[in-house]
Amino acid sequence: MDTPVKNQLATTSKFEDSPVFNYISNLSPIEPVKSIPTDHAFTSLTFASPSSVFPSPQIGIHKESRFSIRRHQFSDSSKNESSQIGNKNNTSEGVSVAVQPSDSCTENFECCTSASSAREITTEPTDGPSELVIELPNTLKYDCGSPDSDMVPPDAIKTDTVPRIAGTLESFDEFLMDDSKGKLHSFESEKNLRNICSIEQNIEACDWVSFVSGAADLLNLDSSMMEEHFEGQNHKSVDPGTISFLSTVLQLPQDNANDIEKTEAISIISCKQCEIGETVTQSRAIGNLKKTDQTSAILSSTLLDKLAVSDLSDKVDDKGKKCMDSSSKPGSHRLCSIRRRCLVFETSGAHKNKPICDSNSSSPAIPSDCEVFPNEKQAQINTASGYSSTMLPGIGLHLNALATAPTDNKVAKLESPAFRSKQIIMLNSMVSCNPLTPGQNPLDKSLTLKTLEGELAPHYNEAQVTENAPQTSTSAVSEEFDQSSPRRKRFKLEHVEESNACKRCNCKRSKCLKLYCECFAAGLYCVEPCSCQDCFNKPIHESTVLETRRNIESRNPLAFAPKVIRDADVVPEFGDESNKTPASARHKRGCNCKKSSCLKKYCECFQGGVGCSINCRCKGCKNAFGRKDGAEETDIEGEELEACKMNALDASLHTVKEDDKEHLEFPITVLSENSRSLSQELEGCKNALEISLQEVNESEKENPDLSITPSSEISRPSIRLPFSFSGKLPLSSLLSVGSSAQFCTSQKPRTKYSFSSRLKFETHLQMIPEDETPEALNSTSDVKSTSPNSKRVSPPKQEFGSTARRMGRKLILRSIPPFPSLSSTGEQ
DNA sequence: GAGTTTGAAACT
DNA sequence: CAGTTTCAAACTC
Repeated sequence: MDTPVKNQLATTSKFEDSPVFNYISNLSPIEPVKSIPTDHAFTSLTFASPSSVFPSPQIGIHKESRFSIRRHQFSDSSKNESSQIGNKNNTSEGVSVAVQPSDSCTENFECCTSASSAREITTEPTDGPSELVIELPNTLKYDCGSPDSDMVPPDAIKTDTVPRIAGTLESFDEFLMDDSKGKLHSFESEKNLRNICSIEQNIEACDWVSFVSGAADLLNLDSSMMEEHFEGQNHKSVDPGTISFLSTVLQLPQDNANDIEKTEAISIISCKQCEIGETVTQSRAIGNLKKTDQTSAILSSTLLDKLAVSDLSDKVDDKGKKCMDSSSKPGSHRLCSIRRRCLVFETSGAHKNKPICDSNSSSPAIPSDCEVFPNEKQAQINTASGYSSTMLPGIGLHLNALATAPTDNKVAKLESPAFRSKQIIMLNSMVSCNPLTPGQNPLDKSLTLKTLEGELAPHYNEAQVTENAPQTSTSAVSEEFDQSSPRRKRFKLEHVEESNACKRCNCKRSKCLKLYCECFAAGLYCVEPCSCQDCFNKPIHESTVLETRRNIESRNPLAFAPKVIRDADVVPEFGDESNKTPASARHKRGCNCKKSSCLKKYCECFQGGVGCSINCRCKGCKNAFGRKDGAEETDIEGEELEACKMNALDASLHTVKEDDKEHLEFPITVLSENSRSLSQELEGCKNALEISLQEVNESEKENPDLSITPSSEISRPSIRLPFSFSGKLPLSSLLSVGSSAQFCTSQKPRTKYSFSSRLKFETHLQMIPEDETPEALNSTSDVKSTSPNSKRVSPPKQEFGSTARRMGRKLILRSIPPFPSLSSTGEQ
């Protein structure tokens, strides 16, 4: 990490001191502008840096520093270009344009890609696109500076970028549509989901969703521009190298997610090559020879830059507009570009109050079920877990996807003041919720997708129900989606529970500014569902929050770190011995239980779904996830746990509460009353399930160690049926099945939450076609009965992140073995 | 929903 | 670092 920066600094310094540089500077009538924005940038970054407040400050600093340095680089380059302009008239079209007053968008795109692109920025109504477009001009300037540069028109980039993104989004839409109507294509849906997830997961350090978002918006917004541009440009030849590069860049997150840093470093070097090539030699040969590589490198650098920073607000554009408007002096245009870039970076650290959706950075370590402390979004990238950008990329994708859904009123309110709260709530259910789950696995994106599915489910479901209305006896179905029906209420309630299962505090005296407050401890702002009093943990009191956070961290730097540490973030596989390994996942600090025997959620270890470790000072530890002394459950305890499981099963099968009956009966009603279409859907589900079960059996034969735990078994129908029955079942149930672990880890099915979850799972099973049900149930029963202990079940409040991970893993391992594992992609 | 229990966080 | 107090979640009734 440091090497490129140092090299860069050294190179820049050397470069500035070079005789050529001085010569060019003397020739240039334009004042060097580098220092102003650069210094400003550094200052701004220094001030804006959230590092001191948030858990992973170094990373944030580092990233921003790197960017600032890179901007510095750009400034240099710009200055050099300006100098070149003064000296040579034929060097750069872009510079010529830069000297022109540029107020309107009607200027010829041929004049300069940078100018045109910059103008695009000013005309872009949304943030996302400009995010991408901004970079392109900066990138292309370099080519502008090269004589004979057959510049890569931004359209070329767009045309290359957009289809890819569009494909992704199409896949996503396909997935959603499949989910809502298809069911027969569950595998395809999963495949699409996997594609999307794999893309998302591999974003890691760069904010891919920002890119996706931007590109997606480009697709919508720039079509006219593209036409115009192409008309004007006569289809200027597109540099194949650039396209190839763009492909590389776009594939980079997928293929070389872990090499982003390396790539960036290479890009930096390449940038320096570019600068030197342009400034020192002014050689066309070099320009021609290296053009592609340089462009690629710069694009790589720039795009990755921006992808990583990926924080563009309206303010930026506004300022950029002002800058553009006021840029009537020669070179000011260029300067504006530089300043815009500066502002982008400044904003990245400065717009703290920006709603989450505006920022595409992520908080992998801190599940942002509520509103994540803004700065953390940057600061927490690349946390100790090594993950980055797991949450909000997904969110960004969701929001983008939602934005494309005109029926989604949430999106319609995107800019409304009320949207913020809505957004928070939406995010609550969109992102993983477990504050105790550190190093949020990238697989959470699959969860995110699933949760989005849940979010969208009502809409899709409603639509679907409407469609199916003539065919089916919709009494039950309609009731499900009747806003006033109990089921609907329950669905809402569960959604609320789901979203608030994340964090919802009830603080009274701490003002939600102490670690007592779970929201605060999780790095989240309190939101509407919180019942706290005198809450200061709100964006309004951001300064207070940050100050308090700072104070707490000064006392304990790890105060806001994840409490549960999972080695390599690997969730113990079904049947493996991970839980016997004390290091697999342990509470950071350990518990201190005395009376709860680490068998209740008082115990943070238990709550986090991990076993106690030597760090714990608990007494009489009976943690079902693993005892402090490493001893496994005795046979008696195992029997108890087994009895617990059986009781839970019995209870779930026979003791049906009233409101749970609805869930239990509803699918059956659907099953019995549904018409041909649903039967077909069921058939498709059945086929998928058959395949899945066959694969399970095969894989079990091949690898008997992969015993199936209840949770994992649950996850299969859960993961599959949602695709098939999302229109009929509350998806929340799918995400809550993980809580079924509680049956086994406590003496009885204690909570309604877990109880209903189990019921819902059973409900799912009952929805399986008759000839499949025995197998599925047997499989489940076998699993339950053969599971020696309950440790491997989903932790009770492991919540959805882990559950989703397991689901995802399960889905991959069991259902579609041929496809690469989501988890393996993200965790490797 | 009120009251109790519990253990983490905060304080001394 | 240990002991005590405060606090809010978990739990019980």
